Amino acid sequence: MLDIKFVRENIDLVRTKLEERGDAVDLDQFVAMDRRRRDILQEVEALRNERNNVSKEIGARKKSGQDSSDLIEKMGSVSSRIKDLDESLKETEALLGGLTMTIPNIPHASVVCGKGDEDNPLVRQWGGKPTFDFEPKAHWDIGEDLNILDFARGAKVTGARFTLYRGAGALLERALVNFMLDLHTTRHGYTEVFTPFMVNSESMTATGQLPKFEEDLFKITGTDYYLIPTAEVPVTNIHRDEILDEKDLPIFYVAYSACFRAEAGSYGKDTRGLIRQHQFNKVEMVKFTRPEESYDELEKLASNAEEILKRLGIHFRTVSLCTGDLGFSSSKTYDLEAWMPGQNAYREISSCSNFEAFQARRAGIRFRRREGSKVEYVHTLNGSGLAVGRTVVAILENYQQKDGSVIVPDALKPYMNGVDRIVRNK
RNA sequence: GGAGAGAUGGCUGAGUGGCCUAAAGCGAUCGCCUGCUAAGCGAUUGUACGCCUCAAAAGGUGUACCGGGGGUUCGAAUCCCCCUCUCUCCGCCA
Repeated sequence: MLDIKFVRENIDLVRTKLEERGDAVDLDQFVAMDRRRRDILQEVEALRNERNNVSKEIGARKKSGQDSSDLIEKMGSVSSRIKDLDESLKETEALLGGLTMTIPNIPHASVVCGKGDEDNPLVRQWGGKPTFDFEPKAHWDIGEDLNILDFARGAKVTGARFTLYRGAGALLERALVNFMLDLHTTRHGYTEVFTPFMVNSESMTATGQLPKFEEDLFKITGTDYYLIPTAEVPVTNIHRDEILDEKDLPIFYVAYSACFRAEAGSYGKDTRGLIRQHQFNKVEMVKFTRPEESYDELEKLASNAEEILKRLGIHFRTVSLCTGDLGFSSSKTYDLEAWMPGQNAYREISSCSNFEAFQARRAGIRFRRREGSKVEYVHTLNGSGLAVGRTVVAILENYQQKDGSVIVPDALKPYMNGVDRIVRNK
């Protein structure tokens, strides 16, 4: 959420910035509710002050044996007025809170204005498209031909958008998770954490999935728990409602988790293969930083994700999301798009974002620069490093051979139990 | 799933309706003292929101906060109700 005082004092700037995102936000109602809240607050607090003083007087009189029935009668009506005001204050704050929680973040000044992904500027690219002396296949065909991906049985066991991995396919998925975690922990300075895969609604609200995007989530019936759509949620919430020491910043975490997405509204999109699943694996990097260093850390975060693709030898490009394509909570986002020859397309494989204080404010994650100084909100960042299922897709499609086998990239060989080429077994 | 005990400030822990502006201790910060260190002495000590002064930093002032929500009362950390979490024991279990 945005700083209410900042919105109050910079209403036109906020309006302009939000319009660039293409979001319609009722800022007039926000201003009115904010005004109303402060008016009520002033009145009710003055009454409380009176009541506190008079109650003290009643206590004093009682002790000295004096009568105080006149004061008690007077305070009776003051108390009922306080009760009424509290009621309307609560209503107003609920309205204001609801509005505040649905206003998206303001894009950073370096983010270009645009409508959708076609306007995202290219930041850099690495490697080149591999050439084939045969027609490269899509990963769903490669995977079924090698008997390592079983879409039909995944659908039988659960339903559409669930996949069974078998043999070297399952091994490849697991190898990638370990390869990514090891690189980020030993080379990039991240601390590995392993979190719950379900979180409560408070955590979902803190990172921005709730209240606006509930339809994208799986909820556990009869509880307040949701399946996580990304490890960003539990990992960012590790420090919810905490005041951190400046000396502990920045904090870098990396986590493997399964991710669960309802994919409401994506019917008919990417129905074949591993690209869009209800359940997928991801290694996620999360940072907590001081405000002045968060944009440097965003660059490092993106390069940490890119390093995985470089080591795997997969051609990719990095784009900067334009205002119209930016996620709800983000101020600036880089998407890494890996080349997928079987689909003749670049596909998103990582998304690295700086949320500035947007999540920290919702989550109450603060720090203190030195003893006695005021607390400030940290900046939070996160990025995939990487989406594992999509990395499997990239490896299968980029390393496929004419005979249908798939060569294992060198960087992954130490994790593959001696398998350096995936061939059909049985 | 059953039974019981708990939740108070950075930490430990007292507090069963008004002298709570939450005792005391520990820690931390600053100062004094002192060859050094330790000890000792003194002071300070949270968060949020509103209002005022203000360019800002900062200051002043008010309100709220003793796990969360409701209630009783002129007045609630304290009494009542509901919920959450933690711990112990029993049951079940990878």
